[in-house]
Amino acid sequence: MAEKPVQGAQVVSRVARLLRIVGRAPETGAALPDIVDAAGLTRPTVYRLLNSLAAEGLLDHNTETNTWHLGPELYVMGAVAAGRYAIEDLARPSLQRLADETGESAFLSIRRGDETVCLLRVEGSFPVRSFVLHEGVRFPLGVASAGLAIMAFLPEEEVDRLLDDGGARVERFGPAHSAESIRANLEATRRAGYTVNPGLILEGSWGMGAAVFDRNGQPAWALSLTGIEQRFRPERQEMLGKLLLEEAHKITQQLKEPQSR
Amino acid sequence: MAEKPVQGAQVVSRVARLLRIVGRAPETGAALPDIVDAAGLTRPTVYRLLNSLAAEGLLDHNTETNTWHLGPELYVMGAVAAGRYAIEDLARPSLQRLADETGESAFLSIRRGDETVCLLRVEGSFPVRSFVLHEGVRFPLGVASAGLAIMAFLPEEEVDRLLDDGGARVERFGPAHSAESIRANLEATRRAGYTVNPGLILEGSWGMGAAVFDRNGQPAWALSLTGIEQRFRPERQEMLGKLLLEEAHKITQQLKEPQSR
DNA sequence: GCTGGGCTGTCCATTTTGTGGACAGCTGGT
DNA sequence: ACCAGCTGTCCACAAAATGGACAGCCCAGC
Repeated sequence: MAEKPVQGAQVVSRVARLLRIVGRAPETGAALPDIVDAAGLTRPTVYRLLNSLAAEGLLDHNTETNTWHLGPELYVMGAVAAGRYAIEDLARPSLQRLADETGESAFLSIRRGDETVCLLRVEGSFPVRSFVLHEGVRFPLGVASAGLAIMAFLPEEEVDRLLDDGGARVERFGPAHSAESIRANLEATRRAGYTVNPGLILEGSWGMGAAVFDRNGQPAWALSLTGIEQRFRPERQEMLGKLLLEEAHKITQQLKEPQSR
Repeated sequence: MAEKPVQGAQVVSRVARLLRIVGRAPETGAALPDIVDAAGLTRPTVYRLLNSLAAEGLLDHNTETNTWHLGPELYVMGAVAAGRYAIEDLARPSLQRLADETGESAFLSIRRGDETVCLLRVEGSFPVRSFVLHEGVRFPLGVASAGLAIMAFLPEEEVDRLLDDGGARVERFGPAHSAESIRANLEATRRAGYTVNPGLILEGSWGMGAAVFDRNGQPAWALSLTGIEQRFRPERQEMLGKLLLEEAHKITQQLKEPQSR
């Protein structure tokens, strides 16, 4: 996502970057200084672009709090695009069941290039919850259980490419995300079918994930559960993993059926 | 949507325009020459922008057919934005019921600035169907039953502003869309509660619509039905109108309930 | 089998367009 | 009263987008 793609594209890639940044904070909205930092652009430029995007309805500017949100036009386009990418309807009942039966929070993430994006969340009943993951949050593949679950079923050369990011991942997420650690986790994932993330991103905040496959057999989505360490003891992991695999499989199967568009 | 908004925004507005154009053809995709026409830009410029957008995942380029589609990134962002604009989940059962009970095709449209955009469609069982309206299609307010239904509940001065578009509407959609004709239709809509579009856009292709109101009492969406003239005889209109109003009211009520975000 | 229309993809000189350093002015904390 | 950090805006400058032009492809029609 970093390399310069086409010529004459500078603004487009900047705009896309801004949209992604704003999209990461659907609840609170994103503040200008934060966006400036995250985008690595100068403030006037970001300011101008954000305003232009808002004028087109692609963003929303809350003038009270001075926060920026994804706008109605994106919602509309997303709804139209959903015809081609519909999975949420299939996944929602599964998430609900996962949350109901486990008490943990359940998530659907989708693979987008070299990242995963969280699309849907169903909160569990257990009163201690982690807020590392929520709608719009992006992680590189290999970080967080969803991305690990997906990565485990990618071809070896792609895994190599993804792991070799010149240290950016380790720097951002810590030494537990070294290539070796991740490879070990992928291996364990392939054996069990599901991933366990033992607090790699935030100590005490555990997660488990299972991949969902598209019609071509590619791992394109993942279901995951998050919660505190005490709820992911080995005895319970087996039960949680079984549930995740069940639901993931259910969705994978359903995706094979309807021959629409 | 035409006036230049902010300075330094040219590309942003062009990009937004392109996305909207591509979004109008979710089924077939849009071909480059058509996009060039619709956008009023030169081909190299459109070409470059489309490619840049595709590189960012905002568009999809089908290289077989050389068509352009809304891309996965838009889908993802739309899903995230949906948290703030959720209505589809509420509307889908209503559309289903409308389609089931009437046999016509049922639609949900949303107001977006001075236009309506069709978000959802449920096909009816009746074997003759009109394809004027489908997901992604945009009409100016005042054209098509959804836009009329919404417009009927806007303040007078806004109606004035919308109708006074310097003849563009009449030129594009025909003399049946003169300010006077529309005003008469709005009047009738306010009396009945629902709109009847007696083949104004395409002869023989009728429609009926009813507005759905947001929490502030603004008409922000519309349910509509389309079909052939013979299925919209006066006797049946009453029944169809009643159904539309019922479902529209049901959604309006539901929107008032959940105090989320 | 040739011709022409319409298409995709690309180049590069031109200049329009976006850029960002700098500044004004506001707010809230101390 | 001061400072830190914020929003909003200006404008000289140069980089980046623009679009006219061209090469080459494919298919329909004759």
